[in-house]
Amino acid sequence: MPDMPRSSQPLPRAFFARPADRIARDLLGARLVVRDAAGGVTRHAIFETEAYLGAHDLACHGSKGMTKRNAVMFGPAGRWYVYLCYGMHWMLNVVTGAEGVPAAVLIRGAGAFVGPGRVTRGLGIDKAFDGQSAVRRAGLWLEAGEPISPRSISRTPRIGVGYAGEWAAKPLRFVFDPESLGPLGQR
DNA sequence: GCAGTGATCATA
DNA sequence: ATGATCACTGCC
Repeated sequence: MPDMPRSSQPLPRAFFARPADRIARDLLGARLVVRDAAGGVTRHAIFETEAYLGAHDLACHGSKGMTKRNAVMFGPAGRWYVYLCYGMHWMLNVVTGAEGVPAAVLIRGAGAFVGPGRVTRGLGIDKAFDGQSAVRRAGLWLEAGEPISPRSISRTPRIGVGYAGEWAAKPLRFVFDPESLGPLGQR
């Protein structure tokens, strides 16, 4: 990975051109930055993520091949992949890895927002962000945060992917425990 | 514990 | 055209 940029700069595209599990871990403590309609900017520390590794990962949307919904995942790293789940909840992901490989990291918790649907509802994120760049200071981007201790990171299986066979059990959910949310960081 | 919710996708 | 599915949430 290249040197971390100044924290007021977006994380660069090279940050995202790496394996999704590594990025999911590295995004803990990073900031999700939102610019609202009036031009005001707010920053939200990321504390929960999940990695979706590619076509071989049966929990990953990309494992079923490219569709209209998931096409962004197959594109270059550093773009947002946003989709609707259960008819009401927008899920916010950032595309990772090499172009052509459908991998991404789901942002499940940031700032005051616990849970992926609450992050998007709280920040007003919807389909309009799907396919947009996550590495420019436009409407929504990511910045480095304070370094965090590896000891404050827990890993668990991903939530809600029980259909994915052996992939359901892999520890690809990452939780930052500031102190004592519990060893597994259960929500 | 489970209903709500509606776009998306496979099947036809 | 139709039916199943779904990386969730909120209230019972």
